[in-house]
Amino acid sequence: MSDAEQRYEPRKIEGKWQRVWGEERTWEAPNPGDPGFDPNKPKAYVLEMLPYPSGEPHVGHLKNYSIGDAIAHFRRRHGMQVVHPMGYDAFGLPAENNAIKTGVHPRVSTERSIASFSEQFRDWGISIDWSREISSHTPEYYRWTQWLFLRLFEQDLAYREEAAVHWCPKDATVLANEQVVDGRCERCGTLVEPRRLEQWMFRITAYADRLLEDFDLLESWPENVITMQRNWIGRSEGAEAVFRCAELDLDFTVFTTRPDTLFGATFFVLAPEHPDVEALMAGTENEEEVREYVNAAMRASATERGDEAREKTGVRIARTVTNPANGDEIPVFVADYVLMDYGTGAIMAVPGHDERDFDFAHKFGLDVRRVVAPADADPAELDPDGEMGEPYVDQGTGDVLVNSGEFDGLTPAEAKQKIIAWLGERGAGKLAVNFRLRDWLLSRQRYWGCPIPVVHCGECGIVAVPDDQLPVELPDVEDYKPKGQSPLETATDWVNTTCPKCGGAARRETDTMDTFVDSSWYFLRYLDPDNSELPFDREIADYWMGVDQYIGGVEHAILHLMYARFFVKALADGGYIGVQEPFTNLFTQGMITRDGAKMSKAKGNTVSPREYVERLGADTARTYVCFMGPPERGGDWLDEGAEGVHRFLSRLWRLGSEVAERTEPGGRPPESPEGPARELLAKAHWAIDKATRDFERGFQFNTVISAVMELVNESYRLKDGLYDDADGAATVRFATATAASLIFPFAPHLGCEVWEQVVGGEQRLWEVPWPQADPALLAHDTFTLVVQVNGKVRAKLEVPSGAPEAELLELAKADEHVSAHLDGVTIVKEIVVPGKLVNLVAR
RNA sequence: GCGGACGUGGCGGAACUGGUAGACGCGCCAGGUUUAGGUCCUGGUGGCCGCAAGGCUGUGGGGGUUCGACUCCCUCCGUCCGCACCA
Repeated sequence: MSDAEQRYEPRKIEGKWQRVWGEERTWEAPNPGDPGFDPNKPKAYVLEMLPYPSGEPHVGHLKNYSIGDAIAHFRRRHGMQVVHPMGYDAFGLPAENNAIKTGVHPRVSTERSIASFSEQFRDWGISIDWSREISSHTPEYYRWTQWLFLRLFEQDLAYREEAAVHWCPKDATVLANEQVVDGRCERCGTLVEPRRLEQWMFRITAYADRLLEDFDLLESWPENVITMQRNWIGRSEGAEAVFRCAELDLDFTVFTTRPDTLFGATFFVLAPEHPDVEALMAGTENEEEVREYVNAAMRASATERGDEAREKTGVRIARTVTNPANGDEIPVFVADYVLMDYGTGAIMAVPGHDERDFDFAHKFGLDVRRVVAPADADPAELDPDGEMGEPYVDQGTGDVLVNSGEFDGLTPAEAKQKIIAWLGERGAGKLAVNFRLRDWLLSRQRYWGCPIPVVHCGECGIVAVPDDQLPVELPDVEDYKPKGQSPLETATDWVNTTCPKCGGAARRETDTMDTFVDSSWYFLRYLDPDNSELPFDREIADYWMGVDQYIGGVEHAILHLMYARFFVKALADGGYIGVQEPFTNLFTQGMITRDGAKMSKAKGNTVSPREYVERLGADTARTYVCFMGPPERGGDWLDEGAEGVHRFLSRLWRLGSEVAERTEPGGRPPESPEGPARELLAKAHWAIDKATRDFERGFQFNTVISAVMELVNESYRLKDGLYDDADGAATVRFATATAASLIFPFAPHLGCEVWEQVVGGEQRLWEVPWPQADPALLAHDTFTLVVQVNGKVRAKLEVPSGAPEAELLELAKADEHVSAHLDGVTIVKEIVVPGKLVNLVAR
């Protein structure tokens, strides 16, 4: 046989099977009611986060879709009806910025990328139901994004409001809170600026509690993702209390989690952005000083202001407000350590029991009053010079209130309830819950996005575009450059329209939607992608939802994953869908690095999947990214590692072709082989068991693959002694077919090829049920007994599996290496773990 | 500062409920096949001592529980991630 015929040629094999899958539409899943739909099969919705099509897919995509595909295959071969779709999150800034630079329409560059992604997904052999392919930039898709926007608008979940917003000067658009990281634009890293603008918002805050409670409805989400969302939503319980400025007849409500310390509030602080600062300072002697401070604070970056280590700054306003608890008139300050976008933008300051207030009081020489004393505190030692040396922030169970009038002696927990009730009776406060979460700002002053389907009418105000006029198509423009307002402003023919309500002249909304809106419902459109009456049919969606396994990067822990959860809840409330949560199980993959660093074009350390697929094959590339380590962890790409996997797949391929040549096809493994045949058969069943368990135990693909490697190694070691008799030959054949079967989720082409070679073509591997380990073959006649003396291993003995404890002890003591260590000592204890070990404790 | 994850050979990583530490792969060493290189096949490979048999030692440091600890507890150190003046 010539060399050429003996070589594993992935390109040939992969092309062959990809053609079969394409022609037979193997991976298309029927909807309920479609021909071929089997109501008896359990369903599985396996989904990877849809890609943003830019350039070519990178290794992160390769890993994401390799993981998802392995899961899809595994479930199919467990008899499930699997839907595994793909689409593109096609709107977005990079394509638009590219258009500004090159003049190429974003649609053109985006669709070029989509073609490249689509081609490579096919090259990788990912088992995608292409009949469900969608892209968010097509009118067929965004028509329904608009339709859903209008449903939210009707439910008062979408609204327009003037608010302090984050503006990214580089991207020339406003951003959602979630898109601002450390005061910078999450996309481009530019410092964001505060602006007051009227913008479109989604009322996600209305769902704050449910977004927290419904974590209970999820089956398996990474704990850190839940924690991140929980912190982001930031629910805290406390009270609102009203501090009145009698002089100006102004009431200030503050939020506090410590109503028990109300009597300790010795001053009052407003954020520089607080709208009432102007009224408070007007006419006071240091009006100018306050104004300057406020202006300086507004100019300071969020990072500067956010620096906790920085010394507190602030300025006094010559006014007082009344502490509702004790009637004290307390001074008022403006200070930038109070944030406008949390609570009410004003606080009661309790320096005795809050570190920040303490620091501020210390600097400005303000009263510090103790109102909580630690349990069993000696009053003499508590504040020896009558002053608190540091704030007491604990709330121990035995702590008691002091200096708090009728509430003295209560614990903080009791005092909270009583003081809230007391405030309530006087109309000066109430129980309150505060969230850190803000509403989702969805409008963007950019071109390449889904148009917001409303018009502005001089007579009727904001008017929704009627459903039958959707989609509001995105018009072509000459110039994409943002100028502080959407480039769509220049499309005058499009902007000028008539009001659907009164027929008068009206202007279209020129802002477009945040692309996270597009991706908040795409998983529903996959289920019914050709529906021209509705975004999706509820019955079909209810059949497939929720997503049984969602796979993607942890970078979407808050943004996409929280927005999609909100959308689904809003849709459920509108009666459009029957689930409360979109993603029942979530798996977040770790990032692949190279030379220990994140891959980037600037560093020149990128890995091109295309290049590896061409050189080593898709099966190698896919198997390697799953073999690098546990998929939820990151890993460093090593060329030698990829080559090692290629070597393994080659070995399996060569084993397949040798077995096909030297043994007779068909035939089951022998019932009860002896010697090496028995050994190999047992190894095959061990591999089935190990691979299946590790697959199910949190997708431990690295050890699944290593089990198959062991099976292949064992086959190589034993094969030459087995070909000569029928039982032996059948065993080698079975072992090889098993290896092919088990590697299939990762290397589907090779798996199919080897299977066809050694089993035959009647049943293709993807139609074959996942193998089951025979318990009889997992059990062994003998086991390795580990013998320890004082916990140190002194011997390993092959002993019969059923041997009683007494016999194990006898065998252990009889061993010369063991007895050598028992000379001159007495055994004080004998520990026997059946099937495992004997430990002799001697003195 | 708060919250979370983690720390095992030269490297990536295994080790189910406490019971043989280092599976599998990379790298390295040796042998075989080959005209040679590569490929491929076989064997070896934590460290120290020893020709060997074997012994000692070893999972970030220290301490503890236990017959027995990578695994459990305490403490310290380090790395990574998230949040960070949230009242």
